[in-house]
Amino acid sequence: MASNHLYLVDGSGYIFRAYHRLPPLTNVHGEPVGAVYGYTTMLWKLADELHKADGPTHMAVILDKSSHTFRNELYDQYKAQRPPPPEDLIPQFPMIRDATRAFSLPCIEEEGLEADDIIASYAKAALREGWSVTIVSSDKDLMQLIEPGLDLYDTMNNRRLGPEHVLEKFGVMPDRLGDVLGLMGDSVDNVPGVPGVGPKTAAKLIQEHGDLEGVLAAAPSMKPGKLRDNLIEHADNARLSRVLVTLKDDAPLKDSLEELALQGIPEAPLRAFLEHHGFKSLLAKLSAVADAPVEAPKSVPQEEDPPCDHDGYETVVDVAALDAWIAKARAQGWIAIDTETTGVDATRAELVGISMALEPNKACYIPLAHGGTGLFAEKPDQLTPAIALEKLGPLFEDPAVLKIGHNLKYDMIVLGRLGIDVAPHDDTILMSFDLDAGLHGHGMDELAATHLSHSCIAFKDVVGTGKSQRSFNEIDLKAATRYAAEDADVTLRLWRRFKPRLVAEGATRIYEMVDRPLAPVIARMERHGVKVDREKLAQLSTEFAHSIAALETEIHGLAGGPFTIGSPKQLGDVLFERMGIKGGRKGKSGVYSTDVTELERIAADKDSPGKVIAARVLDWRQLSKLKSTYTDALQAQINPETGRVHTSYSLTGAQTGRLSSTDPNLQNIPIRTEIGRQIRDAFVAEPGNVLLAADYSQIELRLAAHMADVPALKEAFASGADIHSMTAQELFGEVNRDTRGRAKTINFAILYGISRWGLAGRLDVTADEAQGMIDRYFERFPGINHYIVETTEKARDKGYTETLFGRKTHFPRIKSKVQHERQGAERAAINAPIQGTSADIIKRAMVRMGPALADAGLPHVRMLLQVHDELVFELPEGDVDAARPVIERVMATAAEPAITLSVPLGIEIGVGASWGAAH
DNA sequence: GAACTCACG
DNA sequence: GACGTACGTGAGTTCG
Repeated sequence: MASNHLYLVDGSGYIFRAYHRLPPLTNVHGEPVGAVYGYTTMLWKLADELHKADGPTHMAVILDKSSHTFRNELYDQYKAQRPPPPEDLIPQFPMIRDATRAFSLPCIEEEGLEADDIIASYAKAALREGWSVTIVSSDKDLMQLIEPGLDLYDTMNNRRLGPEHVLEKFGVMPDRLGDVLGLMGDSVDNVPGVPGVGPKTAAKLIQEHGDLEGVLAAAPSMKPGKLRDNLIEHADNARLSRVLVTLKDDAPLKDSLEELALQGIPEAPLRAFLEHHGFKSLLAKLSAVADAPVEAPKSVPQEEDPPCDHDGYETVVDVAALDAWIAKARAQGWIAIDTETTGVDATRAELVGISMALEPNKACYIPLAHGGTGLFAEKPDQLTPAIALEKLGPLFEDPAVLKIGHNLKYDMIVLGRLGIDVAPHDDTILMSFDLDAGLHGHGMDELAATHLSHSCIAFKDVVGTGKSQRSFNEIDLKAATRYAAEDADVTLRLWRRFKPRLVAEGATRIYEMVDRPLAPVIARMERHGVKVDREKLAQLSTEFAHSIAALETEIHGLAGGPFTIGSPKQLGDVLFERMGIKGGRKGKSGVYSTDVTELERIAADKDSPGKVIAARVLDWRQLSKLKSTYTDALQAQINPETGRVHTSYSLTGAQTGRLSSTDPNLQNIPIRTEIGRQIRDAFVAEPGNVLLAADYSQIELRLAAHMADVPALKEAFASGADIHSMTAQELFGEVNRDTRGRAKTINFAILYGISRWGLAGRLDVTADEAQGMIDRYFERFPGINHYIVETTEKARDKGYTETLFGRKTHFPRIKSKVQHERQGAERAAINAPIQGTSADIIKRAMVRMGPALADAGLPHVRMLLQVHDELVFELPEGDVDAARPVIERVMATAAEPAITLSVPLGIEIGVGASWGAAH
């Protein structure tokens, strides 16, 4: 067997060259990818080398990790003049790592070392073993390493660089190149050298005098002039430069040489990466070679992190320590953060401290407001919020430092209230959701247990429970540090696991283009809140209370005695035992069902003795529900500081990708009944403003028509026909109130995964009749049945379904041996791509809405609420005419350009002084 | 804390 | 052969 051949790729050097040589390309998501594309084609070229006789047997990509290295210790001006990378290159750095992983290549980067030093160390080690080495670079510093058995490969010009190239360009052999470079200096790296000495002079001097020391020693005897003076005056600079350009070739190797062995390039991650960026020419090439046998994927040994060392975390209480952490974060380029506060409501909680983590077990806690709240309460030594935030604010807003959090939306709100705009960011809760929705929850404790085999310190164990529960600011600094720093540490560890998985598993698009950018948008909405008219709610409460009391008296009279109407058990006993109404038992607990369908059945039965009481109980139920859940609870939710209600949206609560809303839930405010609708009138605009409600009309049916490819449905939507009437015509041959209603029920049943029994129950027909309608539906709308079969099969085969934008929802229960579990999973799987795609579309609209309104000169239009297919805005009355078309356009085109729908997305917009009036 | 009920899309 | 029936949520009440 031929000897080993190690290829070392100078990734960092390549990125800058590619950036400057290639046009500013963007991918289908609008992300700048010029350098990424160049880099990817370079790796592709290298992959071709694999098959050559003297091709690589081992390969690694080397990247610069930090800007601060040992050279800065020698010379503080080293690389100091270097401008920051261009704006549109910064986001490409993480993508370069993604590209490297897509090729299943090891990626090496180390703190305190430049890529060149790592390359030199690996090169020397390999040469000592008798291997051949090729460095993929055209960097002049690396040319110093050229010797027998080692060459450089410049992929851009497709040429090999050997000693003759160095001789031609610098006039010396590679072993003297360092002396030449030392004399020349390097303005890009701010290496001083000797003024007036360029490549020609340097080469001549070294040729004449052997090496740098020879030149400097000979300087006094040179002919008088500028060159002689400069050599004498800047001799020390020349010596320093000689050291700076010398590569460190004895650094310890992070991975052994053997670990760099090439084991084939699995196709799946590479395809996912190319598809994400839409690199079509490379995809075509991939397909051409895909038929060739591919070696088994390399089994990468899972990197084991050390266990959490709670006592090793640092408590930061002075400026010097804080500065040190901030400097390290800047040098590294990313940091995990977490805020500790006095409560769970981000729009009210006060900041208590901040934790940060740089690497596993390298974490700290910065207490800011610990100590009792009383006047004489003792406070531990700690930084004041003002001083700490003056330092941390610029870090959290530094575009060159990635802030990593778990549910960072919370921290964004807390810090946003303090005037800090956290950016850029990564969020591990969203990463987990986009990778594993449906498999498990995404809370940090659960993820730590699942992915890190680590059980986090329970918050309850720190603050206690019940009456003895304390606020986090009352926790002593030692315990607080153990808990808080662990959170940042765990977040960082999770991030290191999830980040590579995003590309490998095809979740990058949904994460980068939808969920990640949505977090700050939602944070702003939650901070804005919505104005609620307390008087109006109080007035409704009173009205409802009177009606409830009257109904209660009447119901007790009808029942022949008092009982608790709100108790389903007591109500069931009264109706079905005491009053002898016929009905069936339900549920394992043996109580009679008294839900709305049961009560309506009784109320509609002319001959039932319970006809009246059932109707009264229904009224009582409706009013009690409205009063307790809405008019009473909502008043209590008004924030006294802002006078508005601030809901909290969960981005990870609903398996399909929808948002959910809590504390309070503003996604289930009544609208279906006239009496409930009054509650919407209590949601109002500030004086001089109005509310604008914009909703997608029939979006899920439209998406079903597109995704299942149903010609009749698509035509109906294109022509603006009433879809339920059209369905009624197709199924029943005539359109009237009854057939349209039935058609509407069937249309929805389709979206939910139909069963004949379910439909029979809804339409009050036999299962056979229901089956007949379903058969006719499938016949009239070919495509629907195909969609259902395809979707459930995919869910069974792959374990998940996908939306048009690639969002996955997992259905582990689809393989359950328990029939109803399995069938339930099948129905959910049928629905998830449709509901999820709808969620993706409105989320994309939300992400684009802010910039679109700003571009239109409408900075005062604020997005307040999202209710699955509806967005609610508050805006100055005078902005309505200008805002309406912008909002309409952003929503209607939200799927583009990633997806071109075959149905139009209809938008309905209403404006009014209240939410009720805007409908 | 589970069960039941019901508000929304 | 019986069972229990639509998808996705959150919140208030009762009761063991």
